[in-house]
Amino acid sequence: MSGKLDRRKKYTRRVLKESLITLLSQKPISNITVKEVCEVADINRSTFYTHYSDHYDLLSKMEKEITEDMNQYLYSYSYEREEESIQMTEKILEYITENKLMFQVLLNKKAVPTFEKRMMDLTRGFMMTNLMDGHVVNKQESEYLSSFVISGAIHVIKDWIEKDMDRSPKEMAVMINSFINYGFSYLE
Amino acid sequence: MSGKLDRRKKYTRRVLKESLITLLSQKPISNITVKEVCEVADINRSTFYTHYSDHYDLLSKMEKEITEDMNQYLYSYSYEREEESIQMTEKILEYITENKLMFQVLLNKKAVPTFEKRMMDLTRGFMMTNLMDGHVVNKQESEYLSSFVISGAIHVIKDWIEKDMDRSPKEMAVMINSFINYGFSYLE
DNA sequence: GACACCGTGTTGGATATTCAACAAACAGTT
DNA sequence: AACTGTTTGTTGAATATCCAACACGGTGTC
Repeated sequence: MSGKLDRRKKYTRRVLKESLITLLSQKPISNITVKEVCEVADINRSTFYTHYSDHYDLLSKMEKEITEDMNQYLYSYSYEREEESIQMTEKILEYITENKLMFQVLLNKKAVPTFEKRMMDLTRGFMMTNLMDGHVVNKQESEYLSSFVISGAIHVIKDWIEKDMDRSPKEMAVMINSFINYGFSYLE
Repeated sequence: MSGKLDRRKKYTRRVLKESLITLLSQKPISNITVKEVCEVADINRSTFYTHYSDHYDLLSKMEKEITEDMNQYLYSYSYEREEESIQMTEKILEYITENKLMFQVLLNKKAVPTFEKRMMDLTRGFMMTNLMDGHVVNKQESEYLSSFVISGAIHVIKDWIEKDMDRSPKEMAVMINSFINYGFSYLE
């Protein structure tokens, strides 16, 4: 995938993303200009246009990349054993830690209304194909249950971010996993 | 001075400096390679050589720049009024705050033996031309006194850095200035 | 309406960086 | 001594970015 990028491209894209996130933490995207993004990033404006058509494009490409990364984590572990499923959750929480401000901003509904939904859909897809294939009783009911469980998990994560990540990813992973398992035990 | 630098030059020089400082905090310069500096900085090695001849050159240019900055601060204030001399000290301490790791590393004698001496000489020169012109009694004696005072001040700053800058630059500025004034009151 | 101001895309030429490759010097191993 | 692996400077051609300039559309002000 995505043939190796020149160091320069990697750098400019990285700082442009960081810049947009910083600005998004201060004001809505409609009040942000391309010029501003470039100034904060210290990147020439003409360079911006060789990568993105405008700042909305930049944002949507960021969202896409994140969902790709998340998918990566979700499907690189087997959800069979308790062991591995906790490791997976931990990996994801570490990823969030490394991109704290980004998730803080993107998970804020007012800022980027689409992002939380995206995360929900993503996770639900995974849940449906993995967790349920064993003990599916009622298809409809289990879809609602997964909504319930996932939105709960996401909000626990949001709280955790707001509390400045007071617990380690490992601790949180164990906790969240047991919440999720308990939630699905409803079906039995 | 120094015609405006292209963004790209500014960036590469900045990250190369940061990289060297990081490595110097881990090992002596003799164990550091140019290759390593470039890897940490994520800069192509051939680019390194267009700016510096080797990592020793990079280090000495860093030292030179710092002393230039310090001189800037020293001579942009009038040392007449107590008021301004405290402001000056504060500016310098803020500069140190912004470059914490750098000073931490460079003021460590084992790492860069020349740097502390440089700072001493620099400050002594300033002291001799400004502080003393009023009440000079004994030229020789006052030179020794300034050594005494300056080295004291520098070590207070080193302590402050090691204590993770527990007090504000403002507080420290007031304290250090009163130490210095008391020291020079010896001459009266 | 005329005006000044500001962000937008886009362009062309100048410049800096990248990348891959090379020969040479060096250190450690067998 | 031959062998292996690593760092060093240096090169040339490809590429990305910079910068300054432009015409354009929008917005607010007199």
